[in-house]
Amino acid sequence: MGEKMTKREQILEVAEELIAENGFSGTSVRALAAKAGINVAMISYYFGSKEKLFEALVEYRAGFLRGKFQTLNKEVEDPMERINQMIDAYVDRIFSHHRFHRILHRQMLSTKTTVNSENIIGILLRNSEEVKKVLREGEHKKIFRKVDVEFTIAMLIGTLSQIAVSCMLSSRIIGVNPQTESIYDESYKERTKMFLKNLMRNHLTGNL
Amino acid sequence: MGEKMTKREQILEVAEELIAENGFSGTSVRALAAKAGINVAMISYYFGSKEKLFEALVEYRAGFLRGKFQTLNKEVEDPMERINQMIDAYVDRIFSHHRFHRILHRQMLSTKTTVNSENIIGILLRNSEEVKKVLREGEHKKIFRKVDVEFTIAMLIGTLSQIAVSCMLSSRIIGVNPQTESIYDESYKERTKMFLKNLMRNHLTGNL
DNA sequence: GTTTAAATTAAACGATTGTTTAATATTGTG
DNA sequence: CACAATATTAAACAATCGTTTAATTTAAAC
Repeated sequence: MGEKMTKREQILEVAEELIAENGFSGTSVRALAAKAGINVAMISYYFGSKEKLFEALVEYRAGFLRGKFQTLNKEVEDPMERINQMIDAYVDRIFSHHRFHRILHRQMLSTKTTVNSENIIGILLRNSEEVKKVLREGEHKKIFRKVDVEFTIAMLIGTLSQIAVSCMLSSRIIGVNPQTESIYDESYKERTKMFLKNLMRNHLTGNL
Repeated sequence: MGEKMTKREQILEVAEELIAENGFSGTSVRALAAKAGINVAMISYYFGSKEKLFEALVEYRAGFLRGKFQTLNKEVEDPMERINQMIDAYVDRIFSHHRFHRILHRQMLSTKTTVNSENIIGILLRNSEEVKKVLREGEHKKIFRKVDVEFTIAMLIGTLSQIAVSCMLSSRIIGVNPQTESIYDESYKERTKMFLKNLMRNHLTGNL
């Protein structure tokens, strides 16, 4: 798997892993270089600086969902069905790139505004705009009842973050034994999708 | 306000502020000492080390909600009313100590197990056990429908975290101008309470 | 094979990290 | 005041931080 990666991409993959685990300031370029099997100087050589490596990582993984959401907004007629498919896409993406999303959500817990945080927020804001569209459309068509649109989106993001990203707590709440099973098993993914779909249907329509 | 604080507590308050903003490894003991107006050596003098200062901070703020939740579980008969009062208490606490909760949630995004993370998870797990009780009781009494209890708790924690802790994104989603108003205004607190109560009522009973 | 460019290396840079030391200042007690 | 305990200080500690340098190896082009 991943045979044809450039050295640059290999560094980014290792950076994602380490930063997801220890945070940005908790990850030293030496630890990164050691794990990637390269010389420390290569990081400055390829990216310029540690900061710019981080920016490159965000670029590397960014813009994943927006295209999918836009397509769904154009091609799927029924708002409820559209919501369901957005949930599927969102959950799939987070489960397959949970390390990167851990980095995103950790960054969002910072109050400092950096080049990176502006990029990251921009990405997530554009996604949330697509969700807003379907919520507003469903309400206008009297299919959804009147809900707090902004908080509904925050609820979606927050719930998924809690279940799939902040796994340290949720695995304990759910009762997963990290030795034998993982939060990122297919069964938990499906359970997450079902939970979110039921939740949203009750929240938006009240129909069981 | 807070006139009668010991020097130790003053240091903890400053530590909370800085760690909430820059993270644990992003906060140097020198920056901390400078902001607290003390000598760097005082941190080792009072706490032993930077790590132990962090542990002391967790101790300092811990165990806030559990007592309240236990009282509610004993004294409030109606499960739905109990959920509502738990939401009130939970939202109040997070809004009044959002810096500390930012630290908690950031810590939970780590995959590394430290002395601290075990403490923190223990605190949150005990709280979630109290919520589990009322959910199970309501279901048993046929007042609530059958729901995914663990994911429901994750949803509560995650939503509140997203709205009130991860304010960098949510203020942008909600459209708050940080110059003129704050996420932590009373109006947003009430809006959060109302949203969560409506959400939970629809989720648990389906009654509007 | 020679020349030129790109990739990689070990070593050193100064700055900053958390912590300790030893001297000094402050406070409380008799 | 004198004495002891506590609090506070500036300075130094070794370790690690991100980054740069200058030399060397590898790869590509002709």
